[in-house]
Amino acid sequence: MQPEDAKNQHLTFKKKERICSKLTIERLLEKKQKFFVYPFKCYYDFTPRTDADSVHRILITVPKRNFKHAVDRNRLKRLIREAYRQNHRQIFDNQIPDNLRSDLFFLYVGKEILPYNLIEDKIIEILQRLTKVVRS
RNA sequence: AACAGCAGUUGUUCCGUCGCUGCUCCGAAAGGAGGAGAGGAAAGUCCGGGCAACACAGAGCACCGUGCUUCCUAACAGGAAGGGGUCUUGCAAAGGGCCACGGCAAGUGCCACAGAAAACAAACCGCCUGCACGCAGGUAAGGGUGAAAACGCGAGGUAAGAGCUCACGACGCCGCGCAGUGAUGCCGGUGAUGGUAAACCCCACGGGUUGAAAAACCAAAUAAACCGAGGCCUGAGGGCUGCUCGCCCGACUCGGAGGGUAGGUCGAUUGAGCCGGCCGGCAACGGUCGGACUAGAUAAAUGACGGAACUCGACAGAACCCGGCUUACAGACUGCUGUUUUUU
RNA sequence: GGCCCCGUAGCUCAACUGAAUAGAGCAUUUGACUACGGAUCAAAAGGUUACAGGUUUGAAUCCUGUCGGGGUCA
Repeated sequence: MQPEDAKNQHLTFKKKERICSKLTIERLLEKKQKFFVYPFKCYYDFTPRTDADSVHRILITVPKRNFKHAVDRNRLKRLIREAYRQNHRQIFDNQIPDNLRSDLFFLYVGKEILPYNLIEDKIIEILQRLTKVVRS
């Protein structure tokens, strides 16, 4: 399932790579597997791969409490998503065993909008930390 | 030309690479190609509709909303024109701003403190008359209190006074009066007198309730209930009986249907819409002809990187759809009005 | 997306059928008591009643509009 040929080197981010089901979200939060990398709080859950189509999925949330304007929340979600899209295949997907599938939940707990390069650094840090969790 | 006010328009642009959501085409699929992709406020949710489900003979009550007139409109608490009031500029003429602008003469309530008294009534200092030295009667001019004191002001009148009478003025109602569609203005008659209805309330008009998390369609899994068949070779068990047969019920097995959860589809994007011309209208707006073709997501699509330009980019992100209102907003442009200065 | 409620001293609340000094407890400051501190007693300070308009003689209270906070409906 991991991209091997040149054609699949496109760094896509499709609908099926997002968590859309409320049940999945509740299960993820009930497990309470989480850690902080400021300005993020990250929940994670690894499950065995059941069929070949299933992929790693993520969910991005920016609370309305900290960012009142929808414009600011959209901006942050787009930046986070772009950072994940650019990096997850290189440093995350290739390091995960083929029989595991992940659900990730990024919660932005910062109070102000950070520039893209900082957000990208933090996302990379989170993904690297997750690979260590899987191996241990 | 500058400044101020009001009204209106606009509110970064271009190229490349990667990526996101629909649509069309190609492809067995993976995927590829083409083209589309937030606003004037998308916001607040303050009003009005469309649409949908439920309810509903008719009428009334309660509750809520609206409240000068005429018109516009699908409708409105919106808009246009007008009337009235109020503030302001001005010598005036005139202009500008603002106004929740039906009714306290239908009833009830309230009006702190002060004051004699806050409206039923009554009289502190006064004024006048009588008795005779503090009491009785009359009075509401004047004083004082208060936000507000029995309509204002002048004359008559009187012991002193009083809308008690009269003129003028303020106010309500009436007139087939005159002008106007009307509010209203003018004229004439008549009548009452504190304020308060964003106090209860009265009058007129309007409103059924609930909202796309509405509604409609398709429909896994699972539990119990329902229907049909089996329930025997062997065997759950129970009833009709003392026993056997038989019949019935029935655990259980198989199948079905129903409602309907997860999930999916639809609602859902072409519309009381937009642009331009002509006609009607003071205007809001209406009619007609022509043209363009537009976001439709569903945990929810516009981003990242590199480059270029300028005035260096405000407020801010669709979630069923429209019409308004309110609020936020860097800069640029247009029109009108006023003031100042310069030139002709 | 729809609906509902609430903003009063630093904190928790009164006063919400208009009436003039917006009150109470805790906390703060000062003083007394004590060898010192706590507790107690006495006193003081602290408010644009979220903001802006309006009605009224008079508004925390009534009306309208903003801003902020909270709740509820799958």
